[in-house]
Amino acid sequence: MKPKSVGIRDVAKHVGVSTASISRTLNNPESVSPELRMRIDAAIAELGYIPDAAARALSSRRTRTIGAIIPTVDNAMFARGIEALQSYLSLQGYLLLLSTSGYDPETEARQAQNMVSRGIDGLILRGDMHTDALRRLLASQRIPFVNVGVYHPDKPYASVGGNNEAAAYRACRYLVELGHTRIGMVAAISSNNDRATARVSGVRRALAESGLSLKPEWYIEVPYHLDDARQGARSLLSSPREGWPTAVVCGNDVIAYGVLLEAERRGLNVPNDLSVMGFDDLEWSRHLRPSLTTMHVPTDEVWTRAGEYLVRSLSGRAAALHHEVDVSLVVRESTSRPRPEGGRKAR
Amino acid sequence: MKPKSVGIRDVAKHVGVSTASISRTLNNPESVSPELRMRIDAAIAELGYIPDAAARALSSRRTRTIGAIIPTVDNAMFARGIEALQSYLSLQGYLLLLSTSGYDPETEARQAQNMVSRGIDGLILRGDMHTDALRRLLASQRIPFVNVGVYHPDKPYASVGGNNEAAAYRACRYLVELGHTRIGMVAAISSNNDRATARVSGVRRALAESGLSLKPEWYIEVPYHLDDARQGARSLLSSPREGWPTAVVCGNDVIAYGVLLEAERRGLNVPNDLSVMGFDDLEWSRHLRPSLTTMHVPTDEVWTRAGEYLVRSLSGRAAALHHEVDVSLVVRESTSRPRPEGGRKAR
DNA sequence: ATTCGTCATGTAACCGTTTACAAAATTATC
DNA sequence: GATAATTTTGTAAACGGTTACATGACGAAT
Repeated sequence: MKPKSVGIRDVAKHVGVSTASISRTLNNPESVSPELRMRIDAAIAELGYIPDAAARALSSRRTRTIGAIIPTVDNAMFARGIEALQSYLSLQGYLLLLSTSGYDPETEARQAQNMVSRGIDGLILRGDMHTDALRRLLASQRIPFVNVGVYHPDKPYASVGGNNEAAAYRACRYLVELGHTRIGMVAAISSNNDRATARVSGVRRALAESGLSLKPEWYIEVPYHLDDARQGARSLLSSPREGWPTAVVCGNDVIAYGVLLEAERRGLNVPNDLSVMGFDDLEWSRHLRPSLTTMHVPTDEVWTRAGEYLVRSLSGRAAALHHEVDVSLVVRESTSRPRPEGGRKAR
Repeated sequence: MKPKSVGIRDVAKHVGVSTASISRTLNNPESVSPELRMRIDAAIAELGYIPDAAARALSSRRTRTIGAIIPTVDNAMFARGIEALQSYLSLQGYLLLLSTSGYDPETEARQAQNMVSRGIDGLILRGDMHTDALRRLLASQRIPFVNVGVYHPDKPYASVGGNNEAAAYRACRYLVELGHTRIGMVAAISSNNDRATARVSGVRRALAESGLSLKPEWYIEVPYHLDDARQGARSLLSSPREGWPTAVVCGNDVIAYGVLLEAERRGLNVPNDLSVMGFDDLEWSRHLRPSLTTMHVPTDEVWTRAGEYLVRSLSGRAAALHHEVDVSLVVRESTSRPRPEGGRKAR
């Protein structure tokens, strides 16, 4: 009844050699004579032998699996990053174990625990907000990991990403230079999200530098979904028109899209009545109407680099602990100079 | 130097019992006396013992891991589905091993091979177009699997999804009933994609039923990205205006969005000049302007059910082999009756 | 011809659990 | 109170590879 799937001993018997030779052809082909290697390869193919990774992992203490824990995959940016990471790892002969935390550090730690138990050679985490338990776990198990989406050259553990604070500063600075003085922000929920927090700081710094500040009524935090963003924009624009900002920096492109939709719905002209600045430069951002001015983050590169770092360090090669990627301003149609105040004719 | 992470024997020694009892408290707590269980749990916590899943998998032949292979995660629908699946599995104590095939059956088979070797208890695949090698692999290893996104009650293996052919028929039928006779289609690339193919068939059937047909110059296939879809729409609308269809069915919402964008760019009024029908009902589809008439597919449900099927069958409980989900027509703003021909005034 | 080094291959212990089976302890039955 | 039935715990053999070490074969050096 049970065909008892073929094991390494079956192959060995079939060829008439020891299991060691089979194992060697599999893991270190050069160490076996070409003639024998050929016979073994043939036998493997003939018998349809598939090495059991559990046994392999058990005795070799390596799994060729990389774990990644992201807040959610239902977000164009993460999806893209994971896609890039997955192809890279697959190319390198690694497998990807994926989990989501829903932006909750406790869940993240739990998932990591799971993965560690399951056996991962390295771990990719989003951001740098992790529980102490998680840090201890990684340290005690000596699991290499890398924080993605942040750049913290001062920290003793790896990171790859853009400098969110600086990028947000650039974004806001640009609006200031256009002449805006009434600038608001619709940010992502900042609790447990260091990227969101950094972006807010960047905006604040740019404003402060010009003697401006982020008025509480012009600062609002919303969850990551289109509906929420739209709702947020609605409340931002709920005061009498004189109280509106002339420009808003958004925590990311999805939020910006929500703002755009709501502005349009209210009959506002973007950018003339309201300049909108996004963040991340998602695929569709340049297709919007008006197309979105935003900060371009090279997501693919970030994730691929993260994978690269782990693969390199696992194979004992040197790898830079920190990698900063360029976050660049992409000016499109959703921003412009503010409409001159006081009813003078716009130029 | 090496702290030699604690194993089951350390725990056993610490408590003064055999390893079997430790193993039992872990896997089958009821089979151990409450008093002992308590002491063991305490010891586990105290020593920070984490069971080694590789050893566990090796000796128990189960991994509590489910694999999923999808074409790409960079696609709102898959992303959403994976998100739903991940939370469900996580709740059930399973881990998700994810891979992408890039719509290539060979790659899919290779990835599956990888996963099987790595040890998965069950596998989720997209669609029903798999290589023979893959089918043989699954059969010989007796790995339960389920095809997602299709509904094939006649097949001997599990499937959960909507009936694409019927849904496309509904979609097209609706346009016909509105009075359209000049109907085109911008489909997804149909090679290696049975869902895309089924949708085309459904449209063809609806047309045929009313004595219409899908003119070759009104049928076009495009890849899944916004740019491509837009390019596709462009070529559809490149002929002189008299040669245009008055309505197009799109293979999915992304394509529909591309068509919308291109139509707008050309100054066409949707729906008056051109009705656009989408497919899938992505999150943002109802936010578009005009909002998109489309076929709603309950993605979350599909993927959760798929996971449920596997978890149930793995735990020996009965599970329906096939599950059909409702695909429903959602009428929004992007479709209307065709503008009357011959310059008569539109009502 | 003998000795030595090199390279290819074999031997067998070990990786950290699970689990069939055996043994011991407890409870139920008469 | 003795015996049977039942529950709890222990013993030790897998599970399927890897790899340190041993062995043997062969050619080079003396």
